[in-house]
Amino acid sequence: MISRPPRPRERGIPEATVARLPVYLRALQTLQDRGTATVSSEALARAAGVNSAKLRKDLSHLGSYGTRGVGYEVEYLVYQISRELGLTQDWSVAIVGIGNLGRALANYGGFGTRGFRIAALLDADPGVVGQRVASLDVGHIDKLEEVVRERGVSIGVIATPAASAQGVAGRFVEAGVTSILNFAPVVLNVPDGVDVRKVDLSIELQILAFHAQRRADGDGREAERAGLEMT
Amino acid sequence: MISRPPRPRERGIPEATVARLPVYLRALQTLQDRGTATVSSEALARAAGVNSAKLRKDLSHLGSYGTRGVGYEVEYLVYQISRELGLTQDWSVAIVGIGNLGRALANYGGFGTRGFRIAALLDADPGVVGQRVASLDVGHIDKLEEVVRERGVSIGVIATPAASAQGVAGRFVEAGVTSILNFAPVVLNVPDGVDVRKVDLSIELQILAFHAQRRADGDGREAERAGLEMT
DNA sequence: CCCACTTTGTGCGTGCTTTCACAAGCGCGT
DNA sequence: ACGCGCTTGTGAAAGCACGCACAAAGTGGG
Repeated sequence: MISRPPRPRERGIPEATVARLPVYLRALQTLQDRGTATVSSEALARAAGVNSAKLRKDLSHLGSYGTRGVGYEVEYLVYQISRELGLTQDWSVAIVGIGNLGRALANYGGFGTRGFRIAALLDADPGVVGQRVASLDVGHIDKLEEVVRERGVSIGVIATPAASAQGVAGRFVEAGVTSILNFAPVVLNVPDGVDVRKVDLSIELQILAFHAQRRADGDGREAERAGLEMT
Repeated sequence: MISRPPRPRERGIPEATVARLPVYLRALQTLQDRGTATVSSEALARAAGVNSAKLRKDLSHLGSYGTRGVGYEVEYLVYQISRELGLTQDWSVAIVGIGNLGRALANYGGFGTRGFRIAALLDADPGVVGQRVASLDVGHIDKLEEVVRERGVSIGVIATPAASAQGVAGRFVEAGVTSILNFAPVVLNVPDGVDVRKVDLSIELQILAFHAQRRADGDGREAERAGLEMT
């Protein structure tokens, strides 16, 4: 299989690059399923929706894994990116808040494309606790610390209402979880060393609305609506 | 086609700022609910989880809406940001793919905090079409063009499986929708002038995993945490 | 009116990101 | 063996974004 010993473990991959590696990885896996053996930066960039120079620079942060005149070996690159992202080990995920969204997340197959395992589902509502969702029994939120400890949870997902999110985050942190994915529409307050990422549907919509409005203003006559002064 | 070639003095708000305006807006609305009349950049920045200088610079792109020595009038700022984001008008949203995620989105109240109205739910599965979800009847995907036209849909949300997403996106574009929010794990290919934003759960998880791994690698010494042992 | 105090708006230095452009490297055909 | 065509990897430049630090502008007390 693939087992070369080189270790270009350069420290410090730019954050912008890290955010794109999963996109490259997915594009590569699609190519792999199709049986493609090698791919050029140009082709991969197109599949990932980015500029090819950017892709090459991104990959160069991992090491020199391409062959000039040929391109990149798909399988090898999949492995290298997976390793860099930490997907060669398993991560246990706990989801708190089993409402509509929590259920969707629990049932989302691609969730655990590889490397991620849903270890627990928790909720505060007695009517929900005990239900079976996605082959797991929903536990009570009171067991959070216990579950984190016993099942080695390292990533916490918060899908609760906004009002409960900060409390859950605090308990995750207290229990030793240092990676949190937050779907609740609030700004979480956590100590240094804890990594929080947020996914916020209404923020995305509002950004879309901004651009849509700008397009509309530019297209027609903007005189119709509010008077925007130019300085 | 929308091209603004040599506009020397574009009235452009930086993209990074646009992405934060919704966060400020939410923080302001929370303050407003609490009855706060004015707020300093320092206090608002804390509530939004950003640096106060950054917040002031962001707001300065909208105009000089603050009062030195006092701060910002909450209500006025809420209005200004709302206007800038285009929330003073209504946006009709169509959601395609009424699986677990689509249902969650449809039922997500905060979705339409203000300015957004879910105009239609569509699916391809005959077993789902006709169901009543969030006070709406799920329609068949075949009616997409008709629905977009008749209900003035301007934002399309794609919550289908990956394989169907590109097709749905194409139909949205063909029907005249130029703002798309994509939850499917694929890179959408759309013509210039169409704005696509993506929300991708597994990408977020992978980014978290990357940082978690790096922390684990680097720490080496601090095995204080429960359950995180190394050799 | 004047002064002490508060808070905004922004010039500026710094560091990160993107993009261009091209030399260096590799495979293949001759 | 050699040169040609293709593709990577990367300097260098341009563009953004961030945050400090401070002048400008406003408030309130005496």
